[in-house]
Amino acid sequence: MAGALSAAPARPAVRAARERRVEEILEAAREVFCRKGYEGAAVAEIAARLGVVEGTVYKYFDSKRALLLQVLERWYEQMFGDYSQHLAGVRGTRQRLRLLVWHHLRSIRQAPLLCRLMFREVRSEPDYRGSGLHAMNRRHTQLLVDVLREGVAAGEFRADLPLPLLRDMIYGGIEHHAWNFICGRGDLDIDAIADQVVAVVCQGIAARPKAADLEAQARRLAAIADRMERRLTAASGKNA
Amino acid sequence: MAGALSAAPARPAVRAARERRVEEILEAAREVFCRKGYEGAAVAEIAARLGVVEGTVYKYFDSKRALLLQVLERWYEQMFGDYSQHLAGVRGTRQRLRLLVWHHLRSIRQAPLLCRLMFREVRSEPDYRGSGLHAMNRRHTQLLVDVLREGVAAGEFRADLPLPLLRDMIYGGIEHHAWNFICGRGDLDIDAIADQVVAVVCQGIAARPKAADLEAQARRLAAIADRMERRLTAASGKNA
Amino acid sequence: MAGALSAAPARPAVRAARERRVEEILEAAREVFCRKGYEGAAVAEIAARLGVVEGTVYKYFDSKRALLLQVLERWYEQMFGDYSQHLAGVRGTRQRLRLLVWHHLRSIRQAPLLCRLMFREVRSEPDYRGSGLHAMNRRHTQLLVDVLREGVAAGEFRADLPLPLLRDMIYGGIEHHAWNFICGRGDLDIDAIADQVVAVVCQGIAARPKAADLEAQARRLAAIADRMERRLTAASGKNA
Amino acid sequence: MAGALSAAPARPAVRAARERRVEEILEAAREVFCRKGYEGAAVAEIAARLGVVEGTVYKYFDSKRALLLQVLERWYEQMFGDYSQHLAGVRGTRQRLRLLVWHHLRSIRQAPLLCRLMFREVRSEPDYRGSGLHAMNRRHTQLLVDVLREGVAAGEFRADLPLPLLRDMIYGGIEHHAWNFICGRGDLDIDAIADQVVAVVCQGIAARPKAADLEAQARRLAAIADRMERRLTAASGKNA
DNA sequence: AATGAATGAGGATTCATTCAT
DNA sequence: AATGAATGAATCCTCATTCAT
Repeated sequence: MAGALSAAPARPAVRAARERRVEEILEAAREVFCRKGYEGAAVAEIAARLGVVEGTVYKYFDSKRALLLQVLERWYEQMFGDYSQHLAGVRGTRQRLRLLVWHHLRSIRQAPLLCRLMFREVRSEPDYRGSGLHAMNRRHTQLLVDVLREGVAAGEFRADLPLPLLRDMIYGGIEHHAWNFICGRGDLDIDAIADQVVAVVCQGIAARPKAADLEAQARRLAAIADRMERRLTAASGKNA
Repeated sequence: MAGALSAAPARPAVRAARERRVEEILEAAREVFCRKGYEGAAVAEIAARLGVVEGTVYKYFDSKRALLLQVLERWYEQMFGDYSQHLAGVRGTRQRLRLLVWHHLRSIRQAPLLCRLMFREVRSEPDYRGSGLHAMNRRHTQLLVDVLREGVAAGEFRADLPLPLLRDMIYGGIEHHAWNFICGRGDLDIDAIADQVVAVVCQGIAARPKAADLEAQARRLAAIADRMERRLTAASGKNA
Repeated sequence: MAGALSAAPARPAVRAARERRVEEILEAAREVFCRKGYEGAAVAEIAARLGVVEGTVYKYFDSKRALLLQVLERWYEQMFGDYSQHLAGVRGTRQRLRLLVWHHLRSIRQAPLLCRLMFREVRSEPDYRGSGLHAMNRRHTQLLVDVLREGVAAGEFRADLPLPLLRDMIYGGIEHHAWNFICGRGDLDIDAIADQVVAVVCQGIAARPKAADLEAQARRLAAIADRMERRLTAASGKNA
Repeated sequence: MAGALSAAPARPAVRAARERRVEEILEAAREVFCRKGYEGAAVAEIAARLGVVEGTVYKYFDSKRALLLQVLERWYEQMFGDYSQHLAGVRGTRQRLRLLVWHHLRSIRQAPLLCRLMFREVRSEPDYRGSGLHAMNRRHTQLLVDVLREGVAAGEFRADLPLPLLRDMIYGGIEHHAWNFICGRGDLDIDAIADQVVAVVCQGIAARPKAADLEAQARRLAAIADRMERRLTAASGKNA
């Protein structure tokens, strides 16, 4: 596995100590990477934050880049656990859709700097393709595609939807919309945005009578027809 | 303004020569930045491409970063001219919307590496906010917002649209969707994608009777009512 | 003696285990040093080859350099045993000379990388002088000097030979000649080279009548003289 | 050409200054490399010796290794000039042979540390093969082979000599013999060694009547024959 | 207008070695 | 007997930038 160096500690105490160190380093790396970006971060600074020397960091991680990828993988793993748990408990396609959108927004609000790292330093690099991070990302975004497919199967969504494009419009739209927040400006009202995203996606933007309106109108017409019919019947009765 | 150094050459010939040099440098910088990214590019390499020394580049540009921003501004200016021309000649809100989407896709297809520079190296840096590039970007994305507003004003779109979110879903969705292409993998069918984006945006994804169907139904009801009315009138006439 | 750390284990089983470990380490070190050179080899890599940690290696050897010297001493010891055995069974100065030359060539063919280590990393360092390795090397090269001296004593070689120079021309010549092979290129025909070396050394390069020719010529002259003498005697007899 | 970075200075003054700098760096590098060896030398130390920073060295040389190779090439070039000049003025194969041997010894005596560098750091590395240094070395050693061939052509040397082996025995023998001196111990009597080398090579080591002795012997026999002949003739005259 | 020399700071990575457990 | 964590020093190379000519 790319990332942490292999270790086969015999005793559990040793293993635990090692894992604790790994955590400490990842924690320090996360902070420094978030604050300075990948290029701007110095391994020495990460090490200094733990009170160790650079060499120590390299005992646990192959390279600075491996460290970055591990930091992001940890984060992704946590997010991912959350997602699956919550999603299982929600019924209704639209509600499930909203949950995914809301969760994504919450991830961004919780760790905007990690998002920035992900977008800037990782996703556009050639080594991203094929990395564990990429696999996790695909599993993650696939959840949305699955929910959309459920909606199609249930007859709630049109059958001819371009699912990958929809996925990209939702996640890409969220990221674009959150960009200022990610870059440290402003706030992020994740509930409102989640509602808006779902509304735009589900209803589109065309101004047309809503189904409810049309039904009301239809009911009115039917009532008129009824009245007419009754009048007609009454008239026929007089004649007879 | 950040960018080219101020110069007030006495003779116009001198001025022309200077501008030619600026163009040459920008051209070389564009190539090197695209190939290596910002951090990976060396000013020396850009200079060498012209057969000049590093110092010469600094006679025309304040810094490496200013050079990058200028490169992207040039590119944006060209794109922008195109946009305005084309947009003026298209009628119909939906057609205008599609034109903007299509143009954005075409920009990406024409210069994916510049797009990558823009996303990676510029948009997430603090100095982007407030730069000329940012202003141009806002003018550019504002076109889409304007078209959407026109649609609202014309009654074609709902009045309660969250316009900034829509803008982000469209541009963010396009970028997400084109990311593989931007990173050098695969192809980009800009016509098909433009159609799909516009369709998703305008109609949403909910499976429901289309407005046309509902209107046809309403017309049928009206016809029934007509017939009844006529029968009623006829019956009244007999009675009289 | 530089090299293995002193240890006085109480029980012989412990001692045996320790010696086994020492052998394992030397074996691993030999491989890594040969493949990477001294500077290029990492103690960690040597340790990893045994599945132990770096610290363990330092339990058995003072330093990386001591390890190198020990590796080469082991190799030398093996070679040396061979030499003495074979040499004892060969008669004739020239044959004994050829044996030493051939043996040296065979050592090179068997372990070119160890030779390279010896030449590159050890022989030119100040700590070589006075090391056990140096002593062994001197004993080894002394064999050749001894054989030459035997030849002188037996009247087969000239008495005024510069023995140390001859020794260096033979060993140095062999090493030079084998250098490409030592560096991994080509092959080494040790029988042919041994023949040529001995021939050059024994006969020199001057084109001159060989001793055999000269003796034949002398015999011819003597025969003539004989015949003349007989004729002279016969003539004298007649006169008497 | 590997080594010094390309430069196309317009003005000769600039060119001269650059070349002076190159010389200074090569000079400093030579000293440090000789004193510390290649691995032991730090580029920073070389730079400090000139009062410049490391970066400056890298403006003139691609890498530390390129610097080493250049140092040795300069040295080789100087030696090479000497060789050709001197050799042209010497007649007689044996004298020419001795000149080459003597020159090689003198090179070693003049710059033993550079020799050590050459042997230790360069000749055994894979990048030596095919380098300019290698080409120069081959031209150099070829001179010896040429002289030997001349001797063969003139009938002074045997026709069946293994020339490459001879070359290696001479140069390799010299190096071996000079090794202590190269490593800083003892002195080097280049005249005596040159004589001995040439003597060993030309005459070999076998104890046999020298050609002169044999000729003297032959002359004695001839004299005896003469006397006999005369006595024979006198006797014949008496008889008549 | 261009040169080209020089700077100076930085930064990732490697490794022999030590020591407490 | 072995571990494994930690050290700390060292080093090559890069580069944006400046400035005198």
